[in-house]
This record gives sequence, structure tokens and C-alpha cells, in this order.
Amino acid sequence: MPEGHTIHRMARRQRRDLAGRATTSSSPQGRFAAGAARIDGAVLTDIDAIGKHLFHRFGDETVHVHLGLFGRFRRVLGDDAAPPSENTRWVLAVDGIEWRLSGPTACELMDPAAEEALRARLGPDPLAGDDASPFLDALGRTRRSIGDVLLDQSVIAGVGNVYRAEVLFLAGIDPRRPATELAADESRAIWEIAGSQLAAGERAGRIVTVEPADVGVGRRADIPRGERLYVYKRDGRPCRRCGTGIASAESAGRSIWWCPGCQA
DNA sequence: GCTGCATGATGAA
DNA sequence: TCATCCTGCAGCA
Repeated sequence: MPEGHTIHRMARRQRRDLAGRATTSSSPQGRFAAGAARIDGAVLTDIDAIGKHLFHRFGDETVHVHLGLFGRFRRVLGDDAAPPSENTRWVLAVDGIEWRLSGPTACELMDPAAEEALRARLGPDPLAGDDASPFLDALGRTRRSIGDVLLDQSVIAGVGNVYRAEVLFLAGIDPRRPATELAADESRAIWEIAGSQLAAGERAGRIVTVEPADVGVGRRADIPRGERLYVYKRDGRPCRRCGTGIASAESAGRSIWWCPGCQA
């Protein structure tokens, strides 16, 4: 689930439910028990999203959450809902609404110095309206391929394995190309496309990169499930645009897919 | 019931 | 580059 679009969407929805209200916190699993006790009853002042990181503010206290590969925040309504599972790390609630967190890589109280250090190692986040220059500069300074670099959160924050593949398809760029060899307009296009795709994902609550016409429908809403992406996990299948078989390889320790026809 | 896999990141080697 | 952490679920027997 969680690339940057999910995180920003989560921040927005939680803000709507919880911001400005006195909240209760608990940790059914126990691993966040001490932290939850510190903020139990506190007013949630705000929530910030940066890349794939969430910062819940309770006055002077901040909870840092990173979902990792399979963390989830679930919204549960009603007082008669089933109790949270034993794996629930954190329950953040107001009357009638619970947000239940399970499986995160990080859920911890974080002091300002630690947060500053964390932010310092994140690249610009296109969803946060950040300036592109640090990203563009970083591309010129690395020996790595553009596919590798797009997963590096210190270069661009918020892009994950689905978006890196889909963005490079939409930009028509082979993921194996060295980042330094990209033309200025290609680098700029990657930034712009990443930003618009992440924003669309945040609005829709899911990743849909294909144009309706490429799967033979008229409206975005009619794109069938399973046909929402161009290349991600489609190795061997024909490109939706040119029919060439989708290729795959390892890049930065993860799989990546691309169309050898469209991304020559 | 078991296995394997997943839109992530880190620390050791 | 590898091992490790975190959980849920699809696909199998």
C-alpha cells in the first residue's frame, strides 16, 4: 500500500477526523505502550506528511510513524466495532472513530533533534510542493541508474517501487540509463510526472497510471482492476501502447519493469 | 494449515 | 550485498 500518496492521503483523512480534538492512545500489542501513555488524552495539534513519513503532533510531543512495506493504518467506526487485533501497535481515537496501526517499521516518540536529522536525509517531496532543484542536482552527482536513484528517499521522497516503474514508463526513459546521462528536460519530466502521478494517487486512493484510451475505455473510472498500470509486475505481457513484451530486471535490490519499445 | 510474497528501510559485512 | 524486522493475504495442500 504505502508510497507517498498513501501517506499524504492518510494525513489528510486523520487530520479531518482528529485534529484539534482530545484523543486517547493505547497500544494493544504493548510495543508502543510507554509512548501511548505519554500522549493519552492529549489534543492532536496537527499531522505532517513528508515522503513516506508521518508526524503526529501533540503539543510538544511528536509521534513518528513509518509504515514500511506492510504497515497499515485502518479507520474503524463505531463503539461496537470488533476490538483491535493483538498486533495493533497504536490505537489513536476520539469518540466513535479509531485509527488502528499495525505492522509499522517505526512508531515512536521523536524529539525535535531526531526529527531534524531525519528530515535532513530526505530529498524533496513532490507531493509536499517542494522545489525540484535538489532532485535535479542529485541526478547529476550519482553513478547510479535512474531506476536505482528513484527509490532513494534521499534523492526524491515518496516514490516507491510501483511509481518508479510507472513514472519511467510515462517519461519514456529506460530505467537502466545512468542518471547523469539524462537530458535536463528528461530529468525535469521525471519530477513533474512523479508529482502529478502521486497527486492523482492521493486523490483516488489508489495507483492508476494508465490512460483510459490505452485500455479501450472512455473514462478513468471504467478502467478495470488489473489494468491500472503499464509495466509494474507485467513482465512478458504486451505493452498496452506498443505491444512489445514488458521486460524486468533487478534494480536497487527490487524488481523493476519497463517496455523496451516505449522506453528505448 | 502452510508457504511465499508484498507499494520499505536499516545495519552489519 | 545480505540478513533482518514488521503483518496480512492469496494460493496452495
